[in-house]
Amino acid sequence: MDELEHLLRGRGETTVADVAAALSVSERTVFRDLALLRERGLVIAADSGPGGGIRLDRGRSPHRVLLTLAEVVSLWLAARLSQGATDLPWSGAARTGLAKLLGSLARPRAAELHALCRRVIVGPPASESVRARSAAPEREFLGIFERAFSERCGLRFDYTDQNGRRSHRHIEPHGLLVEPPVWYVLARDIDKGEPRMFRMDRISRAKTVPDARFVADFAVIDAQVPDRGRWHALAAGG
Amino acid sequence: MDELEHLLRGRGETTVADVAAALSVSERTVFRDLALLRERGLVIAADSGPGGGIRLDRGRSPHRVLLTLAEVVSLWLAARLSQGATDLPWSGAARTGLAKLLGSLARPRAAELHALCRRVIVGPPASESVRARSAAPEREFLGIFERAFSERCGLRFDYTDQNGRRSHRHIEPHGLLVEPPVWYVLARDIDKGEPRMFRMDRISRAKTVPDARFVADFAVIDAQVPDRGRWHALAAGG
DNA sequence: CATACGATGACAGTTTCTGTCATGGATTCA
DNA sequence: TGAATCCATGACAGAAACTGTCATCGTATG
Repeated sequence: MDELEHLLRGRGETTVADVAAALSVSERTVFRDLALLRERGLVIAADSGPGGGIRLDRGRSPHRVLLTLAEVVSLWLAARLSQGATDLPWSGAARTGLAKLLGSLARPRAAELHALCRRVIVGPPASESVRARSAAPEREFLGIFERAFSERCGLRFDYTDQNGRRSHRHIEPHGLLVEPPVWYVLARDIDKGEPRMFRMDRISRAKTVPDARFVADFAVIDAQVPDRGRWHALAAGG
Repeated sequence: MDELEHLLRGRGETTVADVAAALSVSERTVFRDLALLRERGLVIAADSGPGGGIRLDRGRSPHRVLLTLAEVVSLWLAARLSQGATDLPWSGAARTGLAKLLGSLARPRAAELHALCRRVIVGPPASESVRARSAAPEREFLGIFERAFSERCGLRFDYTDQNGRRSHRHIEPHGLLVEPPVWYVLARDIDKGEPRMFRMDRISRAKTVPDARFVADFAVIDAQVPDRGRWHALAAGG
């Protein structure tokens, strides 16, 4: 039983089956020991269903927070941005605080969150001269892209390239490159079948519409997407 | 969905099957609505296994986050800074998320936190030319001030004013003015008995030391501290 | 009027958890 | 020593909470 406690302290989240195998006892015994540990006052959280498991809840806290996915992402982004800009007071706490926030999310959301965070790339802030002609997309317009990323669906829009030629595009969004104040959508152009970058201020606001026919499988995409260095080079090259 | 909430409030513990029968919908729908209610912030405890069920847990949350004061302040700052800089994806959620974070704190802590947040004033980012000669204090050095604010104790340090004259100062810290990349400590100079501003890059790193003899009572100070507008004017004037 | 979309239902399957019974070793007692 | 008892464990069976996926159907929507 004490071995169980030690094992739980060691690993974060596991299934009862795994623990039973590790201790080479039956699952029934593990459940019995879990009941004993709980009786002893330990807090062991349990999630039913596929992907579930048990984990030791270290220390109950006076601070209880329930955050939605979007809220955590938003805070994550903010912390990330500010970290790049300048060192802030208590900035050491930002890392640990965010880690706790991520850990606090309900299990099925956690994976989703990590995937979501991974597709937003925050670059260094641009120089003052560039910032003047701001190209940050409008809130409402941005909402369409937020939904596309959250729900993994495709997008259609009219695009004006750097030569002034307009075309209708059909993309599968892969990532967002934020290089204030310029925003880029990293995506696969479905018609041309190759990865492209689109400056968001060159996308026609009126005709942008989600296209659920193409659902991005981010797990697959991750294997194909060039690493951030290459995207960055692309961004720099224009 | 609202009927589900009402029903859960009505009865103590039920099974999903019962609820589904009562509302004459499928269990799948009940689970879907449960997920929605949870996302909305409701805390619904669930017990697997025979004799189990679901119940509305008033107040007790399965997702417990232990955030230290410093962690919350850090996140608060980050969100605040990024909000000023540029609009971010999911930025709408930042407000609600922060509200939840602040609201989640235990009562005695909450007041403390608000006081702490109020003493950090974040100005607009400086122009690129100024940013070059960065004056952001080093992490370790900053730690001394962090502690001073958290624990409300005084500080002693050597200061070099704009005319190059060095002097030993003894202050009661009131606030922090962050105008990237320049940092100021707003404080009361105990020897001179009047409010002063100190550029942090002009404070001698070596001789800065906390002085617990003077414990600041922020509640009293707040009544004396000039409003932010005046501090800003002071900062601009040099 | 066709089309898309949102809500629902019908599975199938995963995981936690309880109840029950059988087994087998250790302890205790006559 | 032998028998009775107790206890830990394991092997089921089954309940209940969950997730994922697909089909369906009514309703907006263009």
